[in-house]
Amino acid sequence: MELRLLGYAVAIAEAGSISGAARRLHLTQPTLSRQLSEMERQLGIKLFVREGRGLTPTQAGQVLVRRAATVLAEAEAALKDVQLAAQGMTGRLTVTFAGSGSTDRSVAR
Amino acid sequence: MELRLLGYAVAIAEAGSISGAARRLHLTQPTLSRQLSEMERQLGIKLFVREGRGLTPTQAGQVLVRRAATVLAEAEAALKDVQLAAQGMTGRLTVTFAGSGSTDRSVAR
DNA sequence: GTGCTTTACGGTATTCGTAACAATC
DNA sequence: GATTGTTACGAATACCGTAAAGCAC
Repeated sequence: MELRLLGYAVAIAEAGSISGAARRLHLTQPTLSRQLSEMERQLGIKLFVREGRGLTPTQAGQVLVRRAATVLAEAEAALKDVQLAAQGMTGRLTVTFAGSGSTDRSVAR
Repeated sequence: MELRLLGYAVAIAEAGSISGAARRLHLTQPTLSRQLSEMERQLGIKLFVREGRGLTPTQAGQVLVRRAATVLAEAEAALKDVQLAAQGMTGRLTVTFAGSGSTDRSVAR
């Protein structure tokens, strides 16, 4: 299960329909429909109930959407953190160059 | 950034080498090497320093590995939770059949 | 030489879009 | 009839393995 699919599920739940979510995700309806089917097939679980116009999440779908939102947020935060760490290394290096005379200048770049 | 790539990074860090991680992941060394390069290219950040035999994570790499392990664990737990929710629905139904006559048997699992 | 990494190349699988069909309001 | 969901088909992309070459010990 990849983050991409989790994002799809969250978008569908928030939009209340596949077509609405597809617009938000810049995808086409058939593509998103197929991805959702594939996801349900992988899990062996029905995540949404098709009812007339849109869809509503099943109980399992609700659990997945809630947990998925957390996971996605953490993944995003993690990547941002990594970017900061990478920039932080540069910053530390600059400081080192400007420093006086400390013996150890290694930064483990 | 997909969970698969995060798992690759964690495995490489834990094994201390691409070949070791590849064995654990049931992949070939070239494949894993390429995936790591692709990951570093996507982020625009060097995650591991190649030094002779194996590799060691940079500071940014350490941050990513630590955070990635958390994300992966949560994603796995989330999926397990979804499975439980799906089974729980069935279970709840069974209890309902066997139960006496309470109006609300919901458990919000 | 042994062990590790990288690059190049080809095959397979996945993902996506377009087109056509079915169903609901 | 307009909107939504699904199925079928083809194209583009991504992933993986094998083969070959470059480095470090």
